[in-house]
Amino acid sequence: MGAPKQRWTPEEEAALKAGVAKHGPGKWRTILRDPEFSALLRLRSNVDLKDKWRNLSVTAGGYGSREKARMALKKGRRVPKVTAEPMDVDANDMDDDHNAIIDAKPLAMAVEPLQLESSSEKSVARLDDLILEAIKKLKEPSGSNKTAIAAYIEEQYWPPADFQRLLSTKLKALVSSEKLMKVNQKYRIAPSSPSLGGKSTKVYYSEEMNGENNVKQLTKPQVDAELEKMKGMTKEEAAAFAAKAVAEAEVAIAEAEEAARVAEAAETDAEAAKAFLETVTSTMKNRNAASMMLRAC
DNA sequence: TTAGGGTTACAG
DNA sequence: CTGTAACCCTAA
Repeated sequence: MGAPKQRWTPEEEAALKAGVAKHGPGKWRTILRDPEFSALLRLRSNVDLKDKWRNLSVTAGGYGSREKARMALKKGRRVPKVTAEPMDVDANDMDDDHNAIIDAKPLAMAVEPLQLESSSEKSVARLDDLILEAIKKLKEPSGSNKTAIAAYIEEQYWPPADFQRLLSTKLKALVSSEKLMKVNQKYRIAPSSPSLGGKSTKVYYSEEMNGENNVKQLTKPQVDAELEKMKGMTKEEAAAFAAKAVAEAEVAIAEAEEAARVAEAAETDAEAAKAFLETVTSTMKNRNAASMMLRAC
């Protein structure tokens, strides 16, 4: 009587999706614990998250043989409580290229109707991470030069107009802040950088009990920025988010494999490393869904 | 705390 | 009347 039904809003759905993409399936409590996520999901319980995720999975993951397209339809919203929903679902977005769903596993996340707003905004904020990840991914012993870094990022991700300028600026800034060290036209990760320190695998595996996710190592409160995007997604923001997510996942897997190999050789914490690898792989699977958002750019 | 099964409410 | 989505309860 008091609470007829509390339908999920697109915002909540997006938050849930982002939470799963970050922490992985399960971990509902962890997702809910996240300060920024709880902002959108504070009215939901962990069980609600679980149920919603299940519904989503069934709705879009149940098909495979027979086509049962039924989602993406919005009926009259009659949310009795809060959940004021000013903006409705419009099909006037750029759904022009709806890619085929990548995998058949219970993921079920269609591209949310992105807000069509004025473009040309702050599309660069997390370039730092892209650079770091590019260098790490390239794995060049003596470091990578600007050309290689630019080639990697441009090939893998988005191509902004003045990307070259931005990259130069960013590289300079990173060197100044001692995050990178420049040696003969080449850039390397600074020694004090928390990347593959070659330490024990415990460092990586600490995410089991700890809610903090160490899959990625953000240098600034960029986590906040990511959440910001979820509230008002722009094309650039969404693309950047997707690109970053994929990059993080790839790097994370590389690191996990390396860590597992090291642990294997040392016969120490091998199981922990494997568990971590499994976790990262699982996360990656979830994140590959974000890659299709790249097409929307 | 989470996964799963079952129940209730609403829309077509 | 049937299907779907949120809700609820319980075991692990």
